[in-house]
Amino acid sequence: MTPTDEPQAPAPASGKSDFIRDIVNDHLKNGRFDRVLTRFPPEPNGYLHIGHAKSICLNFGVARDYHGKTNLRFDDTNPLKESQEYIDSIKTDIRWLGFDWEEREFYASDYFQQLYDWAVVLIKAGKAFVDDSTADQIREMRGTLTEPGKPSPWRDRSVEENLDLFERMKAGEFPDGSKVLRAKIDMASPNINLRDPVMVRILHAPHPHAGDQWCIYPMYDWAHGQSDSLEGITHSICTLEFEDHRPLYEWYIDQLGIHKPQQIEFARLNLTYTVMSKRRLLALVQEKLVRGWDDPRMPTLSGMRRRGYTPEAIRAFAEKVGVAKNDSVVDFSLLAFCLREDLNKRAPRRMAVLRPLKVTLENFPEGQVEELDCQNNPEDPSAGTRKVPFSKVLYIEQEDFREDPPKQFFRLAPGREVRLRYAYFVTCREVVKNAAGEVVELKCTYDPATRGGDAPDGRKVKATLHWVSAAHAFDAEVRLYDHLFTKSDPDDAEEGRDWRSNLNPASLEMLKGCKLEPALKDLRQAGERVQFERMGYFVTDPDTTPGAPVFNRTVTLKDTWAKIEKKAGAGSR
RNA sequence: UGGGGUGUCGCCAAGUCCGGUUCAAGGCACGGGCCUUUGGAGCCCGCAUUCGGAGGUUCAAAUCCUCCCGCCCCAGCCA
Repeated sequence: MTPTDEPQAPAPASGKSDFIRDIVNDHLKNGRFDRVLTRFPPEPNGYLHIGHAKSICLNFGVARDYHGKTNLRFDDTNPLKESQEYIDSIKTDIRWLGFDWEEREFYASDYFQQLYDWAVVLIKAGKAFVDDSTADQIREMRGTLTEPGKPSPWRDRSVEENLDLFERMKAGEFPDGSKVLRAKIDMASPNINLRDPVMVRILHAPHPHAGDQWCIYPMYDWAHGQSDSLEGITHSICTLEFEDHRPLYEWYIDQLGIHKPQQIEFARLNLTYTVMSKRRLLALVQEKLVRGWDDPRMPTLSGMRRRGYTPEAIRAFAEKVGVAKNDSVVDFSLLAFCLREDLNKRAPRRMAVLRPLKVTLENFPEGQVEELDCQNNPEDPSAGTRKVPFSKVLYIEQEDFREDPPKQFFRLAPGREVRLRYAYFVTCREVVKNAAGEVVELKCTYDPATRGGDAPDGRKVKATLHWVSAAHAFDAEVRLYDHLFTKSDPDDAEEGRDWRSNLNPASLEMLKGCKLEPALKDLRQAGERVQFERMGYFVTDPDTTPGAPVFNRTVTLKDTWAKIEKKAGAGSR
């Protein structure tokens, strides 16, 4: 090709740029590859979490940018830890996130025969051998980080013997752990992965996808690269800890002389106030520290879905986080921002009083009901309006009243006038308390001239409260969530204690008897997301039954008042 | 005291390969203001004389060289 024919480095369709896309650009420009095929290779040994979402967005995103495709491949090489439940959940989660692998659903276990045949090729080439050593012996002979290893006494078996033994391993003649197939590379390599790595081990265990077909299973390194190669993957994107494995990944492929993808490593996602390792997520579930993989406090995609997170918000988050090789911990507030940004534009507004405080309008006619027009979404006029009933007895939020209001508290207080959203100005005339001295009711008056919320005399009010008509509201359970951990770094525990000691006892608060406006009835089962005005974004929980609606708070609204209050509290202490 | 990575604002992150009008982007957070029938949303302003540190090369360095320091990963028949 002449210089003038040289293809332009195809800029990513998205216009995005990061070190991975830079590499892809180079490959396309220098001819190493003429297309892009990536893959997302989960091991079905747990549920997907937000960290996987970053990888999914990256793999599918890069492919999409270059008009390529992405395969879904289950890296199912360890039947002891894997299950169909996980396979199913992973597929559900990827689809929910908004990505489509079309017909390209693969399983490393479908390549086991090919892997077996290739192992035979390596044995014949004198590059692999059957080792009778125990796991302990292999570990001892591997050496340490600073000392080289020693060759196994079985390293120089004849090709014939290796072939025979390997075949019998496959045939099930030997018990678990009695033999392994190892690559013959270099016991003195400074890269421990190259010290005659185990390729295949004996595991008499049924496999969720392959069934009872096999009793020998390939190790990650022996399976992954070859699987990539078989599928014609061009860019095999993985996390940083596999950087040391790249030489081995390439060694196997070079020995076999097959298609060689480019492995590229990036830094995995970490988020403040949560844990992300599968081991810990499993522990949370198994030790019943949460209610399951889909507990709304979990960073799993199923948990976030139940919590009301949107795929759009998660994808936006993945994009804003970026891709690089620095170990990093992303601030949870960025995720919250992405959620609010998305939900603000599309969530219809409704009124719901979570902790009700009774308000009686003394001068409002007994038995009268007014239907007031309320906007469904101030951000989106096309969302229209709805009628909300208003009457003599109402509920407002307990926290919207203070008998002795601090300076910056603008809400209701004795003698103070505020606006009830879309309704009237009301003034607090009398505070009713119970025997315990708790405020149980407010006697107020309303100004009939302020219907809709505007005072004809131009009178201003400093606060607008949400409310609900007592006679028309219906009850619901509302679940409020906070971070699962009290520390931004759950590992920051006291001496002798682990991350579990940082679990947040207040991460779940269940409120019963919350009062919701009638229009919310339509959303009881729909799973639709709404904003309860001033309280946050909510979604119905699957625990909802026809007679007992349950809502989850997805995320709060930005709360300037809470910030002021917190600052004042901190200052006075 | 082996090998592989990585250090740019509180948190992410461009820029580093090809040193100089992109040369310290952008986002989150934070602070201030405007506006507001959600203390929501929106809008405006502010927020790194400095790029882990020290030397050096150069007319010019976050970008090149040297040395030093920190952090992460690797000694599973896990992935």
